[in-house]
Amino acid sequence: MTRRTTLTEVAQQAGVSEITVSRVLRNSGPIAPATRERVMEAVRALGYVPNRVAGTLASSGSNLVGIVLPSLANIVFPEVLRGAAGPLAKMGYQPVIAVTEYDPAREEALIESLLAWRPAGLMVTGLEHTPRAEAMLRNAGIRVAELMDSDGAGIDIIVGFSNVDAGRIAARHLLSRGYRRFGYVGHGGGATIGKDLRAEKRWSGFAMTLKEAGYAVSDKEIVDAPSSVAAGRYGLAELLARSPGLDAVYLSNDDMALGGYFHCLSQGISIPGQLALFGHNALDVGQVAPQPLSTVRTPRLKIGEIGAKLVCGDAPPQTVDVGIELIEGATA
Amino acid sequence: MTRRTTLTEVAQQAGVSEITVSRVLRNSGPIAPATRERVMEAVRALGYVPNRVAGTLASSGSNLVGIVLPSLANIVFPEVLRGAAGPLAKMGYQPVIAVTEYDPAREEALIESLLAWRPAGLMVTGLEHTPRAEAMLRNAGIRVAELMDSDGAGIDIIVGFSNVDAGRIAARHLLSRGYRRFGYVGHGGGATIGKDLRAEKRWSGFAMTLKEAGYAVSDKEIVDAPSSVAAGRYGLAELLARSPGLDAVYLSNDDMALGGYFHCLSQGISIPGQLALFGHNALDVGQVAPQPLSTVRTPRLKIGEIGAKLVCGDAPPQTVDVGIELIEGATA
DNA sequence: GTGTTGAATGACAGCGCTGTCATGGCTGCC
DNA sequence: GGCAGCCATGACAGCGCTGTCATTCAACAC
Repeated sequence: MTRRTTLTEVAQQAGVSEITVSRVLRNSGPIAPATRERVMEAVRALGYVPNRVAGTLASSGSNLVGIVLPSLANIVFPEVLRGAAGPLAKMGYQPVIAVTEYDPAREEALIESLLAWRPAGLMVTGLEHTPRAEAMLRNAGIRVAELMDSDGAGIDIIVGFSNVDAGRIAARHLLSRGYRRFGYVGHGGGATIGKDLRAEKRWSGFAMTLKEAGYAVSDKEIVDAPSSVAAGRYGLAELLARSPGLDAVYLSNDDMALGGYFHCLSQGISIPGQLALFGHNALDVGQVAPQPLSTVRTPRLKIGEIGAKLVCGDAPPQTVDVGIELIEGATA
Repeated sequence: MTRRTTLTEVAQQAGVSEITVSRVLRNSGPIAPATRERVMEAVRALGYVPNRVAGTLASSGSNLVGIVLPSLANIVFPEVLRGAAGPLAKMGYQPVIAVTEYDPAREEALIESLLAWRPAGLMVTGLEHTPRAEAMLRNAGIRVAELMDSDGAGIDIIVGFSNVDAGRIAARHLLSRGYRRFGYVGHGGGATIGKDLRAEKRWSGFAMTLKEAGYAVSDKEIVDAPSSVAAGRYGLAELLARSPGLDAVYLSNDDMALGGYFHCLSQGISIPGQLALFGHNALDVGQVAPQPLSTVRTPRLKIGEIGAKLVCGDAPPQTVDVGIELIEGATA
């Protein structure tokens, strides 16, 4: 790395002390307009870019916010990130991101290396962490937000919704529409990817609600791959090949459900007459389809947004349930 | 921020000097096994997490890599990010991300604040930057990769493909299939979002190729919103309402094209008999649709991957054209 | 004229780590 | 036995900035 210009050089160029330059750049303390102008000119002339590494070390406070996401393979977590990016930028924070691929061990390692940067706050996904990860989060002395799930206890700030309820809503909707022979298509992780615990919570809410009503899932296909439209299409095809009598299928999310919908379109299976499909998330793409997917809307942008604001603020620890909403759609 | 344990405390606990602890933690220099064990025990006992801010300042070299993306609203850039995340993690680097919303001024500001963290490298999107942004990138003394576009000159490393060619390929395909009455549906930015220069390059390649063949685009609809499935659906509807005689429509990307496809499905417009649709990117979702979209495949994961590797390596400045591929699909 | 204020600036130490050079002890070899 | 050569460890300075306290000086009151 070539030597970059430092505060000292700017100070010399402007004929003032370093601390004065520092104050000008941070708008802190009283500065004579003439001095400010002279300093800014030197900054411009030298193309000076402040070194926040040094600044952070000196002031023990960075503008970094760590964001730990399980995956970037579908649009869900990028949307959370997008929700957070706005407020963070507005408040002068910089997101540092880490992707776990749903692997708790990787999450632990990533949390540690994020913490090494002494971030101002950390946003993580979900409530389940390894004991050491949780200990690190508790002892970090910074705000921590856990996103996307409110089914459980948290560390500091929780911003999410109940995945169990999402499954329940799906089940109740399908029951109320008169469907009785239920299937489920879920996603596994493939070889290198861990379990999607929130999808499992939805599944359990779904199964539980059916059971309470005296019904059950007749058949279940778990595609051994990360969630995707292709996986959903394949999974539904498999499921129907095995169990042609089903009249309603719950899929682990809208990617999967859209895949299932595509399968039905291709095969001439009439939706929802012959088969009902229900997803999760209310992704835009599913709502613009010829028949909007029946699903549950999750406010992902809002989760990122609120999470970011709380993590950078000084509100007390709290759980924000952003709520979810049944989207009746046209596929169930 | 609560006081966190420091190297010094670990050193005291282990009965060695700070530098020894430092060496153990970084596996640098010779360390007696017994000493190493004693140090690691102290680290564990105190829950010590190294402070990379201090480390970076002392050694003038961070493990941060800045990534500047125009948008997170569709899956394209998250895929680039995902492509980069793997190699970066493997090589021990941490991505810091910034989102410009296609605004060059915002890009300039974001590059500056990324540079303030003295990253090891920077990955930006596209070849067009403000003069000051470009100057900062050139003077930063770090590796810079410009991604997603190879139509122009770059600063250091370029990893991308020709968007002009993508437009040309689309035009040639439609021409070769015998279509003659062409339309275009593009996306603008909406109120707060800048121009998508790469989409404009595709458009220009498309229009140019038609012209060379003696044809032209009869009608054009630019939706004043960021690219999305909904925008594509709306845009195609508008275009067809105005110009019902078109027989082939090029859309600015696959999101838009999928929206158009959904519109046709809803309206009973037969594809590609009555109307041909051509997109860009070969998104998974479009390839799993009942009729796979006719489009051009862009290797987005690969771009992120190669960009990350080059930025963190010491290869000479170079342009890597990852190439694109016509996907004939079934919609044109 | 003296003292009081407040605005504007500076001197200095230190944030937590690592690079550099120095040191002590041990092995091996003629 | 003496010395080269290596292993293991340490002392010290300094990375580039900011917090704290001190200083200067003009304006103003009495």
